Amino acid sequence: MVTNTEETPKKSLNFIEAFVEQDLKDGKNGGRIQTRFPPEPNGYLHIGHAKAICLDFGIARNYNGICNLRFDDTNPVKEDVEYVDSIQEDIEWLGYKWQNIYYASDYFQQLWDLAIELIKQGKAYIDEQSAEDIAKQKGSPTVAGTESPYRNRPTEESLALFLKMNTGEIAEGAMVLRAKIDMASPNMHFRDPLLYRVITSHPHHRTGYTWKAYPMYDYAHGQSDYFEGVTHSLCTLEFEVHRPLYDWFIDQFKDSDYRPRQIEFNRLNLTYTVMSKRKMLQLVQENLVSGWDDPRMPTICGLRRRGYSPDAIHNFIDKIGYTKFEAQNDIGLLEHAVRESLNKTVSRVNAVINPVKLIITNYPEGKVEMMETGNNPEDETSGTRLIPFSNVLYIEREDFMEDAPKKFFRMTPRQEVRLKSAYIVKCTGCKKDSEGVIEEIYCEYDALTKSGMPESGRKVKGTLHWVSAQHALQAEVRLYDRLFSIENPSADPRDFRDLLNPDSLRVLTNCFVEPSLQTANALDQFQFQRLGYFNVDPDSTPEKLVFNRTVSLKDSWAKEQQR
RNA sequence: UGUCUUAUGGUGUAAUGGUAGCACUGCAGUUUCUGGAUCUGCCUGUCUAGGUUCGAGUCCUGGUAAGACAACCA
Repeated sequence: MVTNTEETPKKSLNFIEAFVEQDLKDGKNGGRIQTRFPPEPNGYLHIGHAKAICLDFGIARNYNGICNLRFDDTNPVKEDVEYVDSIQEDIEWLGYKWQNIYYASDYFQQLWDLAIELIKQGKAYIDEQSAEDIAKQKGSPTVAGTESPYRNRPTEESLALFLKMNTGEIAEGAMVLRAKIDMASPNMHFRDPLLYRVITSHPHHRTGYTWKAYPMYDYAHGQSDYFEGVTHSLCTLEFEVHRPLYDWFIDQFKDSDYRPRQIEFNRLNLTYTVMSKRKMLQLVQENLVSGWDDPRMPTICGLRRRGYSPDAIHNFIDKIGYTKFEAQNDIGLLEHAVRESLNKTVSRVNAVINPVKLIITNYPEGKVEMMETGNNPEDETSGTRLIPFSNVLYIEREDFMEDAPKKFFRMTPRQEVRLKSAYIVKCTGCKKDSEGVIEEIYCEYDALTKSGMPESGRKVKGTLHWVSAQHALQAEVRLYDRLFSIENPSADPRDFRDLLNPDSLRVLTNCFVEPSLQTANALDQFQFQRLGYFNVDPDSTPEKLVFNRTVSLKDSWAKEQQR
């Protein structure tokens, strides 16, 4: 018997999976695994959320547990159904399905009842000071806070006022409910944290004006986890200091062996990108991008519109891992992941985005041949299609040089090149206008070198893509580059809006694509041969085709030129 | 003069006291009807000083550096 341990090495666990397995081994929570993805519906999801989603849903999937979607909707001032809808759409697009969908607002009554319990136990009180005074009394990380003059008011008084906080009798900002813990705690979060505040100015997107007193995050989030039976509450590193308070609340209310466990991991930082919802909102509101789904945005909907596949995003997140180290992830790795994903799955087509005419002087005018070409060399099952060939073609301007260096393998006088899936041609010259701009390029074809014929096996250094001028469709192509010109815009002291890459979008309107693209649908993905991966923008119509460049192909010639 | 946390090639991530490995990037080559893809090789690393141990990236102590925490945000 041969062991197969060498063939299937055990995949190493990340530290969270290791905790989960240990908890399972220890028999905690009856062997149950339950996670949740808890977005606040105040913005669109971005790739950083995707990292959290993959973890929350992935842990549940791998350990036979469940993952729920819960909207942490405790602040009506910022939240909206628009976001509730987009969040669900994005999670599903990523390929996940929640077991249940919950809202923190579902628990407003339970949270309220528990808060009353806390007041009755003398562990919470109503404070009538201004926000400024309360902030002042908090002290600082190195200086202990001071106690509120309302801290020791009678329980009955707090109880009565708390009820009033929810009737509309109390003005916004006039009173808050605070836990009575320790104003001198070295952990700032223990200095009598706020539990409830009054909001009457905005309706809640689900409960309208029913509630006037709304619970704060630390209280609502942890208790929501508890109500739902969450076993592993996974969140990002900045909540580490909140964990003792999370545990404190659980300790106040828990009535069995069950307890949720908060574990923090590093958030996703991408080079040349900002990942803050606030900054993204600003980009959108100030029209610095076209919207949340602008293909330059790191939002899920932006990536989708850009042509990223869910598969690419999963691969990327798989590669970066989960640790407690505050990492800067190279956006090049994301680009690698999408190339790797699309290379295997996407059809190759011909498109010329910076066209110049190529005239084959010895090819009969008016003759049209249909050339057979493979759809995807990486996928044997992808089949072939026919593309029209004639005596006038478009090729890329960059593929011709009148005076070419030795390493230039493309169109240049007296040099043979292959026109992909067609013939080998030899350049004979070109015509220039008075400014010296090349208007037409001339070549002669060798009829014996048609693709598939024996002579076509001749060695030529370069292969060019092309479209037939009379058959090609005109199209708009949008070329995207990194949104920011600085590697780490968040660490730069300058305003992030001054750090935008002025060339992050280039729109080319005079592009030509092969006729088969006439019937392409929005979001369909392609490889434009030798150029990169592109998809059909939702703006595209049969009359006016619009394509987005997802990512360019690796270009070793461009690199060579930079030397 | 606080609490919590982190430190492995350029970047990210493994090694769970026992040969520092993988991916991306970069470089060189192979191959190719995409200067793509493929395949091969190479470069580059345990923050620091002590300690425990037969043996330390891993455990302990001190230092250094970095991050989070003082919203009626989540």
